[in-house]
Amino acid sequence: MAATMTDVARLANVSVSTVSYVLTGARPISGATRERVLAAIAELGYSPNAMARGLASRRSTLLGLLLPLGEDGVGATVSAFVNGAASAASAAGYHLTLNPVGADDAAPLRELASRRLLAGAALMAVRLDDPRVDVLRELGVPYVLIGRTRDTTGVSFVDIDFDTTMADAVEHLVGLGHRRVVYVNHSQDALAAGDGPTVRTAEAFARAMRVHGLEPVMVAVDDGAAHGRAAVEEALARDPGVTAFVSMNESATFGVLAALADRGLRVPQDVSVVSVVMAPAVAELAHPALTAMESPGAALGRLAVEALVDQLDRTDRRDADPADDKEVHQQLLPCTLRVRGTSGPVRS
Amino acid sequence: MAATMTDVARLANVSVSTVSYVLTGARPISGATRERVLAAIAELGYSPNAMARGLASRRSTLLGLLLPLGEDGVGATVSAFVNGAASAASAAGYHLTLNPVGADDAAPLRELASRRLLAGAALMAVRLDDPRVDVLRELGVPYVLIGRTRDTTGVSFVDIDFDTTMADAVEHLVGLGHRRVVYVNHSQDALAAGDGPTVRTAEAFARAMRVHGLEPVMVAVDDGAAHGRAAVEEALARDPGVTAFVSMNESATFGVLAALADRGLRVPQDVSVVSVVMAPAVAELAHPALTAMESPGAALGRLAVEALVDQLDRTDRRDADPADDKEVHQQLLPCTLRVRGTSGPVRS
DNA sequence: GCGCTTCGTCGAAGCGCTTCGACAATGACG
DNA sequence: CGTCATTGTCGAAGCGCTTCGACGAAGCGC
Repeated sequence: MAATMTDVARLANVSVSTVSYVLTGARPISGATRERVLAAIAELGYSPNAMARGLASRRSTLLGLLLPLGEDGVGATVSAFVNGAASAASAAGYHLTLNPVGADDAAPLRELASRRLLAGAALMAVRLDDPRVDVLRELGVPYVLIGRTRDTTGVSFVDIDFDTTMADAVEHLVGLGHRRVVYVNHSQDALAAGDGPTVRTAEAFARAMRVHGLEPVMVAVDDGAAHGRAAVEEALARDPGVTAFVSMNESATFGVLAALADRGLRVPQDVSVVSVVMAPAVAELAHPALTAMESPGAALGRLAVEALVDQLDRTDRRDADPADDKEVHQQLLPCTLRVRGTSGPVRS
Repeated sequence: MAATMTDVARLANVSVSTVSYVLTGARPISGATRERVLAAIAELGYSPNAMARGLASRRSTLLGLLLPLGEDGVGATVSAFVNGAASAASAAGYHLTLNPVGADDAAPLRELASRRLLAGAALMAVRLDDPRVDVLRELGVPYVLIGRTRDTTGVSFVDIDFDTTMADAVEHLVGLGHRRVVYVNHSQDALAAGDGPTVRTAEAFARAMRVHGLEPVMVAVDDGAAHGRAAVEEALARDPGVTAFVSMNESATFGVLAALADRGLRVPQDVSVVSVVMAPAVAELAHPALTAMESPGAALGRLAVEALVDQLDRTDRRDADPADDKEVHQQLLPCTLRVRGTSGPVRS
């Protein structure tokens, strides 16, 4: 049915290898021959078979995006990473596959990776100690992390600069006169499991507060608006005088806003709220719109995939220049403060 | 490096074809031999090469999810579809690839599809007249729509039942005494481009209103909270006496809420708002939480992929039973009404 | 004008698997 | 006890491509 390279070769009166060289550029081909081959390709509507090419060349155009997938979907913030990754992959001539592989069970990943379908992988929702990283290293599959493990020597990653982000958020509030700030983090479970953002923001928040000589108070709650409301209860119980909230929990943040409103606490007159690592579009949904440390969004996913593709290209011509084999790409992107309607001077 | 089938065969003292039969079950193999082969596989940590298998069998385990991807990511509602699809693919032994292919330019799709990398495709954001469908049909790539074209004869699809959804939403409001209801739809551009949900809800809303002898008023705005605010202005300009809003535009809905609050209109005492086709988690973010026609979420993506996989399986054994070749799967899922805090009796 | 490299092309050998036809060995049957 | 399926296994022929070695034809210097 579909034309093969043999058909093209016959029509152009050349051998199949010549057609291959025209397509891959692996060897020089004269202008006249090239023209003839390209004409034949156009006439037949030929397009190379990806499987055959992959088998023969031991190369693949598939990049795996490894991330745990619950039924609830991923928030808009995470979805931006995925989009960035998919677009970048597409632009580089690769295809992104979405692989629901969480850090809890690496067995499916071992299976997937050893089938040699993927040229490389990008990991999301990385934990401080992530078994998936070991599997990939062991199987020799190139990878890049979106996030990072505890020990980052020799591994490429792109992550959010949580230290700077949290410092800026706290700085903003302290500058407005706030001294009693509570951080609403992801769940205790995420903390215990060693989820990167959860642990790092917890530490970063504590550091940032201490820099200003303030006591860090953190509340860890599950995702979801309802749990955000609970966070307010708990925070007020622990410190009735709290004047500001910092929150990374996308859905819980909205619950925080709701709970404050229900208690008759006005935002930002009575209490300020700053959301960290949130997509602008989400921040706009709140009323008033959320002051937020805006996440780098699609750029994060894009940079990760670009780093991965770089690494693959480098591996291909490793022989040419064996030196740059284990070159790693490590990059931290800060979130940027965008003041909207939920932060203001502390009430006097 | 990695073990091949030849290695397994040698170790188990059988031919490679025997190993293949053990793996695929294409022919019966005696228990003893099977044991020996499986032992060898385990010992070598063998796992079949996906490319080689695909080339030889002319089959692939890749399913393409075709959807346009803007930089902003997809809302949580759409993300649920993607999740459902990815999980279902995984469960069926397939892999989902995320292909940014919009309805505007089908060329990249033609390229992608003719490389024979994909076993099948699922299309999202389907337009009434979608060129992607023609490309897939022409190239003989099995596909399923998440959404549907104008003419659905012979094509498999899974879509939301917009008629029922809209009828239920209007019914709910009319039951509360509302008679002046405005529908906030996606943009005029989406409408003009023939975006399925946009067009179908517009029609469904009009029908639903007329059933009750009411005049349908629709406002079309771009996505985004700011445009939701604009929608309120426009609605009030067209009918100052409006008492209820129906909205499908996820982000604009929040803008509607904000604009109403700013105007001193209380929800639901003064004005009711019903969101249609929205994920529960998103509805919970609003304050008060949104009364919504909740979208079927992950189920939609899951059913689509399952239908696609079914179709692929059927194609494989077409010879066995040539009858059921062009069997199509067409399914409409309704959204279900969940009353929360934004709808109430009309003010008297 | 001779050997020498360089350029452009070809043929053939795989890549690791599936699948088809063939063929012993086994059992069922009259 | 010969015949005919049936069952389990093997060998070989690809699937459609890449890649390597080879080789004729120029092109070069001397």
